[in-house]
Amino acid sequence: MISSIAELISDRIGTMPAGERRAAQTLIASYPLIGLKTVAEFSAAAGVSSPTILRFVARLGFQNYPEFQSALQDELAAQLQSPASRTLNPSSPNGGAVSPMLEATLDNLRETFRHLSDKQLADIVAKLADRRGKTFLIGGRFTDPLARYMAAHLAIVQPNVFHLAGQEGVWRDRLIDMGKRDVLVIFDIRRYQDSLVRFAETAHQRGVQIVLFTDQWLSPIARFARHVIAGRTAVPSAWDSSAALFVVAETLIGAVTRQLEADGAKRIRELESLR
Amino acid sequence: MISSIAELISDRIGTMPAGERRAAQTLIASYPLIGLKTVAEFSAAAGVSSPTILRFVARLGFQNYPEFQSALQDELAAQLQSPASRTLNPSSPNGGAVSPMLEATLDNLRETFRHLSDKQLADIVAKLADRRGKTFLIGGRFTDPLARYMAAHLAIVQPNVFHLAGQEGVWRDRLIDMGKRDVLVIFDIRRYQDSLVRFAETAHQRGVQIVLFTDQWLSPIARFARHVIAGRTAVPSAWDSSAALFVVAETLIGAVTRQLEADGAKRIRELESLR
DNA sequence: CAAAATACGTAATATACGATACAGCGCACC
DNA sequence: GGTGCGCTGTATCGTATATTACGTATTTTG
Repeated sequence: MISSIAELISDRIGTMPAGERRAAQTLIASYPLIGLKTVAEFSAAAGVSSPTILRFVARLGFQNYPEFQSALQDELAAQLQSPASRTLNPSSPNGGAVSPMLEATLDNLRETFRHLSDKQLADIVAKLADRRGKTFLIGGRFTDPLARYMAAHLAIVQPNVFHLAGQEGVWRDRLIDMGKRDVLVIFDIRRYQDSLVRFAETAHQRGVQIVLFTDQWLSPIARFARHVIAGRTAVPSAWDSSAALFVVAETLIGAVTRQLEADGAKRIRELESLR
Repeated sequence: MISSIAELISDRIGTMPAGERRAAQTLIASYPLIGLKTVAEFSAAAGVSSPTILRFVARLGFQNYPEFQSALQDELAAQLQSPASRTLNPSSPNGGAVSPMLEATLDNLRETFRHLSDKQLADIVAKLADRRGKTFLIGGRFTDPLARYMAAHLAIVQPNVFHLAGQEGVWRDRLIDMGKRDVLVIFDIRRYQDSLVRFAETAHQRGVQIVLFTDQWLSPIARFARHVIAGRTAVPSAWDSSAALFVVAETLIGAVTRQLEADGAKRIRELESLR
């Protein structure tokens, strides 16, 4: 059963030629607004010609463009009248593989943040935004990208941010640069990596403050960590999910940026002009 | 301060003549839909003539009817893109900086998946799980970690998965290895990177199938992409959020793994024993 | 590798839409 | 009760828009 035009499109998008597929993608991307504009605007946004747009709506089963627009408007009307129905697609074939994964992730996010106090985050933000010390980030086999992601952002709003990558020997040597005023952000979820644990322990002995992103079973590094963020990772998949940790990371990035706004804005402008 | 057109109307409705007032009331009653239809339909619904409608929009300060419609559409766009703003009431439960970010992300996830059909994902999964071709992954300045994350997982369940990193020249040279049976997964959100666009174009010309992860405004690469995943990125932060794309990536990883279960499980066991 | 079929864009055409001029009507004020 | 002003609708015009026909490019198939 196909009720919305969006479903109709995703149902047939596979059978469409390239141009019409681009039209479909453009419409879905900012659904349904572009479809309410004129054919010319729609075609320009999709980067195709007007006739392609018209062939696209014809393929969806509409006699002409106005009829297509009316259908979109009717759909919009129904949505606006009952905002609740917006939240969940009423007649979506959610038996598929999509929904369970999404639902589990949403739950994980809510749970993770429920156990996270504003104060705890504020403390971490204060530490990360403290420009007197350096910030190092490192991750495990699957979480290293999270460390990279966070480093890429933090490095823009403040100096002295370093992502530790490559061979173990390489970043072990960086320990020499770390001291009491520095922060080490570690991502470590199951299965916990010995090399990371050893690294964390040594850093801890040198007085480095450790911020640990881990799962709900807590990496052994928690022992040495000043701050521990425990994210939920369970999803219906062969793999654990790092989404909750990712979102916490983004939240911290945003908060640190706001904290450093005055200086940070200047840095960002400078960097922009360098490009 | 008047922000929405609805406010503007209720502000001036007192000073309007009878006919225009009927127009105003009709519009408010089923806001803003009737305003997106034609002047003729609007006038019929309000029970007045077309010129009255035009005088009505002129009184609101618009130069012409299309301009009025554009304003309505922009307003609608803002609403649809960040449903959070609707929920945003002054007496929010958590006053801290945590909640807005989480709420926005949850909305982004729901919105992103709402525009994703099982079928579309299934197509991508089938392509990624097709062992006859190679899989390349690459990302932009901030999204490269997402490419890494996905590559790290996919590389375990199947051979011939390559993350393209480092200098532009390095991965440009890898184009020589890419052909019709191969898949190129690209992550590209604003601000879109020219180097990536050029790379995608060349790969496309070589017949490589492109799977694009982008934001709702669609990277120019969408032009060359076989499959486009448009994630919502708006959050109350100085940065855009990649969380939605991250979760889609995790979903795909899980699905591909399940698809390759038979072979994949064997590979995973082998790899485990290698450690 | 050749040939046919399909898809796409350019340009011309028809249509429908918004805009405007003008006349009739009602209402208030004198 | 008459006169003037303002509001509204009818009819017409010009224009922007959707539509269609056709030639070219691209892909698919034998």
